[in-house]
Amino acid sequence: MIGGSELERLLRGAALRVTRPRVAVLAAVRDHPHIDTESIIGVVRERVGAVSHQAVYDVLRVLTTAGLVRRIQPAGSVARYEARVGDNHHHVVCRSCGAIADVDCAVGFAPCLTAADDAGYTIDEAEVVYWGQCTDCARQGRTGPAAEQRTVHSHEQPT
Amino acid sequence: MIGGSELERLLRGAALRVTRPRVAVLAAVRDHPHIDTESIIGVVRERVGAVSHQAVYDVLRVLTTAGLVRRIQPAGSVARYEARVGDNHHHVVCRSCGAIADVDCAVGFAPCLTAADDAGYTIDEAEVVYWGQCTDCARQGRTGPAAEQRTVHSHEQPT
DNA sequence: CTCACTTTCTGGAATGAATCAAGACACCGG
DNA sequence: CCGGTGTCTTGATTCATTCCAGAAAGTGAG
Repeated sequence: MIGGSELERLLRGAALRVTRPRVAVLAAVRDHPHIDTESIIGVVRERVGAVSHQAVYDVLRVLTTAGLVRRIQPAGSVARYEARVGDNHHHVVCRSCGAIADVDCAVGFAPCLTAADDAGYTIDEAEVVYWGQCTDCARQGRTGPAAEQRTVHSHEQPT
Repeated sequence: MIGGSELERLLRGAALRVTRPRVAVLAAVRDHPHIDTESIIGVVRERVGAVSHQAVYDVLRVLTTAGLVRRIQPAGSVARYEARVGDNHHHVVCRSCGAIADVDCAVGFAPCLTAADDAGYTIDEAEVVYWGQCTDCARQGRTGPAAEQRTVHSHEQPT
């Protein structure tokens, strides 16, 4: 394995072995913000051919642990992954279709960690999820619960 | 079914039939803030005797839909339920043991719904989860991932 | 009180997201 | 090239939640 792409450098930089499934998973997550596990599996298989779902789960776990990928799981939803890491951003989730979009932090890192009353806990992260309805569902008059779409929607890339 | 307890009045007020499983579930959730489904099942069975787990799930769904109970599901956790509804409070979750505590909203209802950039979404709720470590785990030097304790902890009632 | 309608619960089954585990295979440093 | 060790394959399993047909219970009207 000589030289290599940016993704390979990212993996090596995180002291991870460079494998085809890993490169493919990382690429899939970078290309599709907030993508769910099953979709990743689909995209990876298109790129690399047969890859077991267990391998994908393992890769995602490793990438998440290494900080190359972030895992989010809004209530009632399967796990989703994004490549935007290391900044203090939040998410807005559509109650109807499950679409997710990034939202920048409004108050800044330090204030964000200051709860009115932290109950004695040592807080290290404030996760904010804004729940509402996306423009597509609003336009189509959808009021049902999240359909948990597993296809990649174009409106998941507004940021 | 004559007269009745406060719980019965609550149920009737929500146009729900009063059944023993429902009363028991509602009591369990009120007595144990942030209790998970399996624990509810255990508590209900102690109170009423054999109750199917399907019944408990159905009751929780009905109570949640009626607004008598609130369902929360921090990332990586099973569903938890609480009786504190109708106010704008948030939660702090312990990464080590999974304990959850209430945290009052620091900014007020309206500001809370104002995202820096809402990506065109119509926002109706801002869910804030503060992640950190509780005093018990900090004292015991625990750093492992949430053990997802299913027993009822006394330190889940600081508020 | 009785009865009938409708809802709720029982008991069995199913789903799907994620994980476990043994062993074959691939990566990569010496 | 080789060997050590991590990673992926393949088969299996777990578990939280939901589906479903029918029996049982709640309750309002007469």
